[in-house]
Amino acid sequence: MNFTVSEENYIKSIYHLQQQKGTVNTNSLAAEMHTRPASVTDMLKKLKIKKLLQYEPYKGFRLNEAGKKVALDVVRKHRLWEYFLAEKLKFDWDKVHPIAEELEHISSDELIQRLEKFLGNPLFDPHGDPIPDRNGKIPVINQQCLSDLPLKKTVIVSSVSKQTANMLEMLRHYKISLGTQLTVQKKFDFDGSLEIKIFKQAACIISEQVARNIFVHHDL
Amino acid sequence: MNFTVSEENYIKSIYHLQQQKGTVNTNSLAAEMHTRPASVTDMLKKLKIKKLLQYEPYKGFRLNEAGKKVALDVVRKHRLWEYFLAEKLKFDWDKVHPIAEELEHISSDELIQRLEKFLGNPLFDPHGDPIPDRNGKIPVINQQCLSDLPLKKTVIVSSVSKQTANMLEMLRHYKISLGTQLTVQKKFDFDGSLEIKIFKQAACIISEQVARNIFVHHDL
DNA sequence: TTAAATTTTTAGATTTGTCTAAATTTTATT
DNA sequence: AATAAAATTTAGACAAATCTAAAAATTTAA
Repeated sequence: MNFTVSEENYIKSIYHLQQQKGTVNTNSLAAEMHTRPASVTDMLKKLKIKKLLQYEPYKGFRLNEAGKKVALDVVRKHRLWEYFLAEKLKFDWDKVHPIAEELEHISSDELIQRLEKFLGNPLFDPHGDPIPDRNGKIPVINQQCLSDLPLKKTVIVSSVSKQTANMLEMLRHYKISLGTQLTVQKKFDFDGSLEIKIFKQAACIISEQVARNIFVHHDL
Repeated sequence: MNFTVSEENYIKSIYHLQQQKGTVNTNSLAAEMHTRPASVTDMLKKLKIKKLLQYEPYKGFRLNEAGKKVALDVVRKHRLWEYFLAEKLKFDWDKVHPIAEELEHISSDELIQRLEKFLGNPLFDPHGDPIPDRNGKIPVINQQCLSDLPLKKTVIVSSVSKQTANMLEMLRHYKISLGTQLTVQKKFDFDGSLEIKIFKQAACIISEQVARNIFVHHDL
């Protein structure tokens, strides 16, 4: 079945809220999408008719399996395009999102398959988020938050959750990017800040707030 | 100024008809766009308000300079994406058009500039059509139709006008593609067919009908 | 030059996605 | 439990893009 750009955007947002918050309600979806609750209600009726979600008036809603499949397909396209923009066209991390928001609605399946192959079948996008495969399967990675990490373990930065321009500026300053190897050397209990040693760089200190948004994994 | 997908499609079609036929009228534009004359009239009013064309009811119409600029920008995007699809993603010539029809409406200017650079600033798309530059300037090439070519001149295939699946199949069979070097060795007056010698291949004969759709240039 | 044919436009309807304002339902509070 | 607050839905409107059917203008041709 085919979906409009608007339908795809609603499905994607419902999916993301469902993942983060567990439940989705009309107001939070309206806020997420910068639209009005009444518009959400209208769209929910359409998506119910298309059998993509469970929805009873006044009772909340949730994507069913068919809806999740559609969402994962859009997420897959979004993240592959982000990878393309960052890796091939050399866009900065924080510039790729709005462009991928448009590209994710291009409909050709063959395009996406060829793009994936051209990019070398990447498993994670430039923000470290996993790219679902053709069947909607999401690669898993043993991630741990940098702020919870025991001392002296060498790890690799795998994703960053708050991707604001400010955060990016900070990371650029510290020369931290995805794939960066580092070790936590000391934790200051006073404010939770960490002394870290980045591979081939001098030791430095980062705040707990920054550390809480950096995720790492252990595998080489 | 920003334009809707529909506006861009109308502008592009008007531009192409204007190039081919000189004048544009409501019925031919409706035919070209697989829509109804009444819909064309409606859109013309909108485009006139946006000052993109001259239009007086019952008097025909024509893009002005602002309209041509918009058209060339869409054409530029279309052809750059076609080049990307063929060169990077290895799509066949005859598959790239419908996908580029969608991609051409992605709005980011920076995307197109980076894409152009990534592709190596190509001047012609996979069909041999010229790619306008950022300012709307179109590269020129001294093209000649293969059917008009004098004997014994070595030339290079630069474009193919009829890009149907059948024509493509034929060209693949003859191993002719853009950039192919060849010489016309003999012309048969009976049916206008040509004996051609393709670089590194045995001589072969092509019909006048095929020859009329192949264009060549002389420069190395 | 008048009638017929063609082209083009208008009038009015439809679909999609959105909105505001009001009504309804659910949840929380006293 | 009654009422206030919050969340959600309905009712009705609007803009964009399209359509059909009918009217109007232009062109062609007898």
